[in-house]
Amino acid sequence: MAVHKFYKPREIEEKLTKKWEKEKIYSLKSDKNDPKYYVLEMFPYPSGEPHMGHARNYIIGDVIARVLSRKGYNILHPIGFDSFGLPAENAAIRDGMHPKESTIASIDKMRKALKRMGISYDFGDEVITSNPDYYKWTQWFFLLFYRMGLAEKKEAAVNWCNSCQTVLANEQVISGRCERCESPVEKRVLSQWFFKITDYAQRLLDDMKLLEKGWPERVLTIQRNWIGRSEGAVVDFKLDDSEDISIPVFTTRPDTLFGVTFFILAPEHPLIDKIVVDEEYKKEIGKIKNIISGQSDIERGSAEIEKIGCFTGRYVINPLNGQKVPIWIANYVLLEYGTGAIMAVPAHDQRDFEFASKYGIPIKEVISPDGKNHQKLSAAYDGEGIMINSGKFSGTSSEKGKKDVTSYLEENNMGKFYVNYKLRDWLISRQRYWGAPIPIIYCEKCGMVPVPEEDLPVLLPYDIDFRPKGLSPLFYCDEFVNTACPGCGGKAKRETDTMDTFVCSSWYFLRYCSPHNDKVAFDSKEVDYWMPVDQYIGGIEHAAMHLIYARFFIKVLYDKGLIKFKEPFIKYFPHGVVNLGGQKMSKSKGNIVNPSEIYNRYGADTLRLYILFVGPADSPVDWSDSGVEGASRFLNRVWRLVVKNIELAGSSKWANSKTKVLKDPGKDIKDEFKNGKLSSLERELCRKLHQTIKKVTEDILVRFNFNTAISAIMELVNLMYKYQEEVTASKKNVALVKEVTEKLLILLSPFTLFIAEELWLEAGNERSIHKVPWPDYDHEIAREELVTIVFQVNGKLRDRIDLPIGTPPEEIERYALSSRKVKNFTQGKEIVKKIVVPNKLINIVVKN
RNA sequence: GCCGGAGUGGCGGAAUUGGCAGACGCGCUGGACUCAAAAUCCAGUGAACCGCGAGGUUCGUGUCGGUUCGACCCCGACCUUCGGCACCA
Repeated sequence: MAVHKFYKPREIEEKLTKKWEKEKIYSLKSDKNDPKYYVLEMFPYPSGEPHMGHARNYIIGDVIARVLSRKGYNILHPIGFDSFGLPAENAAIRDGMHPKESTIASIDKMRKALKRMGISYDFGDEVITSNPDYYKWTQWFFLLFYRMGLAEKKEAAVNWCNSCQTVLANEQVISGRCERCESPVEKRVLSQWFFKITDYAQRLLDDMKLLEKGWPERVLTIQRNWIGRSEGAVVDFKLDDSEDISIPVFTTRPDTLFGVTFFILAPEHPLIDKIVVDEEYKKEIGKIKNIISGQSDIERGSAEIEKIGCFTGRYVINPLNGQKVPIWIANYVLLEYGTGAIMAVPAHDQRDFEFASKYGIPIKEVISPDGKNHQKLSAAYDGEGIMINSGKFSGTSSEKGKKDVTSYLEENNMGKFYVNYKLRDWLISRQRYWGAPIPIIYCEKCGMVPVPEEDLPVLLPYDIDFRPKGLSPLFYCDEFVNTACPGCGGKAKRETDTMDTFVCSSWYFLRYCSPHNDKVAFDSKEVDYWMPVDQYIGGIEHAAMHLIYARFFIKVLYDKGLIKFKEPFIKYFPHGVVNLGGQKMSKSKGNIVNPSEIYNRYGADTLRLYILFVGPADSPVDWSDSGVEGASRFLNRVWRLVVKNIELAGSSKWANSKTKVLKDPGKDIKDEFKNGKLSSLERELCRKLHQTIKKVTEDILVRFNFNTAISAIMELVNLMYKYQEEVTASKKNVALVKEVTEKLLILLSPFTLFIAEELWLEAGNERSIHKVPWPDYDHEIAREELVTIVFQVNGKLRDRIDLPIGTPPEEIERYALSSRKVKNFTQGKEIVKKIVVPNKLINIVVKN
């Protein structure tokens, strides 16, 4: 049987896809006695066809999973769908297709595409978050959190997206805009469900040391910034003319307490109404509040907005020196941060300085860089220095002063050391239909009652009017809302908000360990075996969303004793985005290349090869059509080379070849190499093969540099071509050709699945190439025997020579000094020094 | 403003521990094959200068300094750019 002369990717890929499906070759699970490895890519929202970013994500994971599997690991490499969420619901409003139907259709499309790209998933173990057998357990987790006191309903100023008609968590607000639709977010005071992630702020921070090795620094930095820890003190300021009211403030600079000349409440602060008595002031405050409430969060958050405010007519007492301090309100003080009130120190805080200058409030210097008083400050000094005008603390360094003042406050019950976090509690309720219902019932008699576990899941009703009205669509669904109280059996109503989809995605990786178990959310035995995830892969845009929530979830479960590990993802790799023309691919811009266009035209192998070769996996890449052509060209080149090599053996089957070696060509070639029986080009080829195995293995598993792994394979192919061109057929070492060709196919196989398999089978192998163990390399063969020694004079390259490895320094020196080119630069000059780095270079230092 | 990345040919990018800058690919140029073209194969390809030529010299990794026998790599200052946080007290 003759091998096909031409590479026909679509033909072989379609054929093999069917074959693999029949042989169930997609799963990489082996045996529980093997070491386990859990490779996980962030699961997608099923939007129909996967986009190029998805493809990049899954291809990277696939290569790692496949190589490790071939190295003897038992691999969990699952896929699922994060299928609750707004797009399906918005589509339903737009064109009437029920989210359930459109979701199923999208999942089908997506699954088909993933199979077409050859990703090695256990497709039978999919997790679909919008299925009741999944969201039942999402609700179960809610109840767990509720019982642990970590889920609470509270009134708070929350982010409202008017376009999505729902509230959003802080993490979903990106510079004042909705993460999903980019419309401006407003503040509304509403009663909402929160998970108390703030209880875990410090733990989320501390446990990052467990991630330092496996997570990129920039991701940890994003999380650190987001958690926003700052140390300082809470200081209580008593309200003047009042016995019992005192207002705490948070400050990072207790050492500046003597410099307080005014005091500010956030305009929304609830105390304002209580303490302002004078009608004059009430009117003025009303005016200011009006102006401020007219400013959007984006405006108010922007750097250069003018500071405005007014005096309230009331005073507080500075606890340190007993001075009366006027209370103002001002737009630059935020209710959400700290206590919603600040002590203003205009001499040492630029914002306070600007405000004080505008309204003629005194500025009192209490920290001096040189210990002296300065007449007029032109700006706030916020650096360290020496405390002045600070009573008994004067003369102390500001650094020590922070501690001393705090201790003094603590001793006198006026305040305490305090750590403040920017992190807010996680708002999880949403006023939308397509999510997991929150399992809570409101009884007229018993009040708030959790749904008993045995009644889960609280099913989403199917027939519903999706049009958003500011309340959940479920609110208008009587048969859903009206229920009986689980406690007293009396009339009761269900909670109608659904959960943020980030709740669903905070535990899906646990579900993958036992996806079909209907008794528990996850089987502990399986989770103990598989978790934590060894390698997590996905977009960095989730650094301060999904990746924080999932870490929080795991810590809660750890505290509850349900799991034995503190972090869900040991290693995390953020892949870069795929751009086109320097811009993010997006439907609205119309600059989209879909993976399907590429695999339909060039084949999945070309897509896979190109997307890995185009650049380092963690940096953004720009799509290039000529780059795709190049990848395709390379595969054609491989095809022709291998077909020729197979034919060389006199038959399309290696096994029938007339070579002198039949059983273990790898070993025989090694012997020939070591016994010096190969020609120099053959030695080079053999060495190149072993070097390539080494490089490809390390690049994939250690460095995550798929682009350089592929370029190494290209170099091997180039050398194989050289051998093919330069040596006449009768003189070729067929055993060597066979050995190098087969290893080449194995090295290619995790990248370009189909072509590797097709040629492998054509060469007469019975077993799939994807079940063949990953090759080892021989150190002795991989090692170069000659190295280029560089001759430098004063650090400049002047000559080079190839010498055997391990040539002693004196000999290198002799060669260097006898080099004509070196002599040109040393003649007539005094040689001061000679530095020899064995196997690398010699540097001769001369004086002019 | 604070924190964290990044900056290398015409382009995407290599250089793994301070030791040959530009691997590999794209593009381009030339050659082979062809009636011709495509495809393919081979060779060349950082810049400037010198030489008829073989060859040679100088410059060159954002900028300016420093450390070192030697710096894309380490240190200092700055510029540009991307990302995170941001009237955060």
